[in-house]
Amino acid sequence: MTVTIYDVAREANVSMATVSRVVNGNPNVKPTTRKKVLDVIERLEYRPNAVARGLASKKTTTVGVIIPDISNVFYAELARGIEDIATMYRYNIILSNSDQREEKELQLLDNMYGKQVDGIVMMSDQVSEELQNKMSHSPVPIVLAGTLDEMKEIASVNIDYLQAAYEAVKHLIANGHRRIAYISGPFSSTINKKFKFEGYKKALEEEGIALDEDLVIATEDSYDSGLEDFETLSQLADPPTAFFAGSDELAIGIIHGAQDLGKSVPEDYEVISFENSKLARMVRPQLTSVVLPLYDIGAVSMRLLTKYMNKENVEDGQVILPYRMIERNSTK
Amino acid sequence: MTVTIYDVAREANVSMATVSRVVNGNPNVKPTTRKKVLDVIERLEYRPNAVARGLASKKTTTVGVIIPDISNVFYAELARGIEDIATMYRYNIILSNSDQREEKELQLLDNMYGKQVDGIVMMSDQVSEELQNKMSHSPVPIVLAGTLDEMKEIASVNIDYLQAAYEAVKHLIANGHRRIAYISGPFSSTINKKFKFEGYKKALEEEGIALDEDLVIATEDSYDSGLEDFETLSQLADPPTAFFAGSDELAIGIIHGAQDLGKSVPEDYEVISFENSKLARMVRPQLTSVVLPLYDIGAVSMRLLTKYMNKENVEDGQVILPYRMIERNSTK
DNA sequence: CGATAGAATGAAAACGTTTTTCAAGAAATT
DNA sequence: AATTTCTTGAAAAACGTTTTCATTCTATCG
Repeated sequence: MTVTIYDVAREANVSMATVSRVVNGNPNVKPTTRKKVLDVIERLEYRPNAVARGLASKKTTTVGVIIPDISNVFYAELARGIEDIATMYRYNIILSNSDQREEKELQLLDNMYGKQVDGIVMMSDQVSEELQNKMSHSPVPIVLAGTLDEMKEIASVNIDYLQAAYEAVKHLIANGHRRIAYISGPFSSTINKKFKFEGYKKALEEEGIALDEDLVIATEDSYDSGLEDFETLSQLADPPTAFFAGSDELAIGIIHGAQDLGKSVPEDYEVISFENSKLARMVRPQLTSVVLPLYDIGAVSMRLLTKYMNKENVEDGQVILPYRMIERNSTK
Repeated sequence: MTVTIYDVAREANVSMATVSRVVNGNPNVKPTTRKKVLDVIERLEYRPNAVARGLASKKTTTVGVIIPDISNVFYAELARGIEDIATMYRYNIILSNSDQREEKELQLLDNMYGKQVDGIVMMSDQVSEELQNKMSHSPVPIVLAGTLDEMKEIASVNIDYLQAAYEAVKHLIANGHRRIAYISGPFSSTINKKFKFEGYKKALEEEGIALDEDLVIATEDSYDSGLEDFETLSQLADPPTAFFAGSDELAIGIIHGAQDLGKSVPEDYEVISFENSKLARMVRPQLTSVVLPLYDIGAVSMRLLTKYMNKENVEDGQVILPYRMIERNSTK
């Protein structure tokens, strides 16, 4: 039924070794032989069996991607960056959603090992010790994309979240605000809790503004949370006049929350976001935001992974990409 | 280095046949033996090599997913539905982006065949004859998700787009409109050109409203297109008073286009969308929309595929899912 | 012209399972 | 105690490649 390398060998009057050489671009084949084999391959529509190949060569040209939730734009953008570079280097991707559940992450790693992937790109909010430990003993290279490994044992690609948050808040302060809220995604995420929050605190501190715990809210990373959080904060005796939002959805929620109460942005409140997805331009006012280069983080992670898979020498596994801020109309 | 089935057999004092039976849940194994083997498996951290298994059994428990663009929310939602059901049935997913380029779709199919996937879920705007032909001769089952196969030769999961569009436009007419624009995504998509457009025409016709080509615009499926299209149409001598938008992004573009000109929705213009993504609630006014059950389409497609892969009997490969309309504030 | 270094090719083992077949020992049933 | 039904093992084939090593060509050199 299916045509094998053996069929090709027979038809072309050569050994399977020679067919294998032709298929794999081994230069030690006489041009005339190569052509003869290639012709037969085309005639028979021979397609090498990647599974057999994987067994024999111990390479599957497949990488595993563990992602919290592909239906979340944030991660989908990362995934696209990963996939594009993977394709460029002829790898396929096995994609699995973890929903941030550690137990599932662990299990997915085992599953990927079983499938004999050549490497793994992993995204997660939080790298527990157990996870970190398991990854350290991985049989194949792993790169963390947009995910922090505090021990810095696993290769990873990120931006300087602390500095970016710091700059954003500084911007708000420069615009005259003293009551600045930090509406964050869940603090179970190391990036939110440790890095962005630290940047926020650093900026306040530098200006001699005392941290007011009432102005810091860590919730789900969603539009509705933004809406609610605005409402909560606007009822404070001394409400904030500016918001540093952890994501675009949160920022939009805040803006609509304000608008629903008859207030306007940026006149009554200024808002700055941290993400700059496609959404940032799809609101009125459009969002001023720190731009997180999601696609690039994915792409660079995959590129880094190819280096490890090729056993190339990598000088520094902890890659920090540049970021920038883009000013639109949610700030003055 | 790696522990094989052979190691387990030796340690457990049984034959590899027995280990294989245990691993594959064959019932003909005495409980005590099963336990003994399981213990050794755990102790040795034996993990069956899926590649070897795939070669021997000719099943890889992997399915291919060909998607236009995973970073597009629309498809990401579909993908999530596919993945969830795949996981439920213990399949992994190899995901590849086609960018709607037929040449790439063809090539990806070959690639997936080479990887010996057990089945394929495919999404595309348009199924050309060549593609349709290639799929008909596929060595493994294929299901189209949210994708129309006009020949109805390939299994597929969809909603009744024509009827849904018809209803949406009827709704606008019922609200008193006679000048109703259809702002569509690209007409290269069969669904847009043939189905939604037909539904639009049918509704108009039924009410004796002549089709005005000026009111039909097929552009890119983006926010910016919506913005532009609104501008274009508002400059008409006899501009539309209502819009039937092919997607949420388009609808939001239209609304913002109107608002940027000092008009308001739904007072000056009514808008109805066709998608109901998360975005639909993230605008003011919130979108009235036909709700496309993207996640379900993905999930049902994958479920259908499992049936084909199990060689179960499928009564009808052309599945039509129900849809509904949700009224929010972009219509009165 | 014979020797010799490469280049080109082939033969066979290896990769880690599943699957099959047959035989035989163990356990359960009557 | 006889018979039936379960369990298990041993061995080997199969899956379709890659890879190693040996061998055969071919061309070049002195």
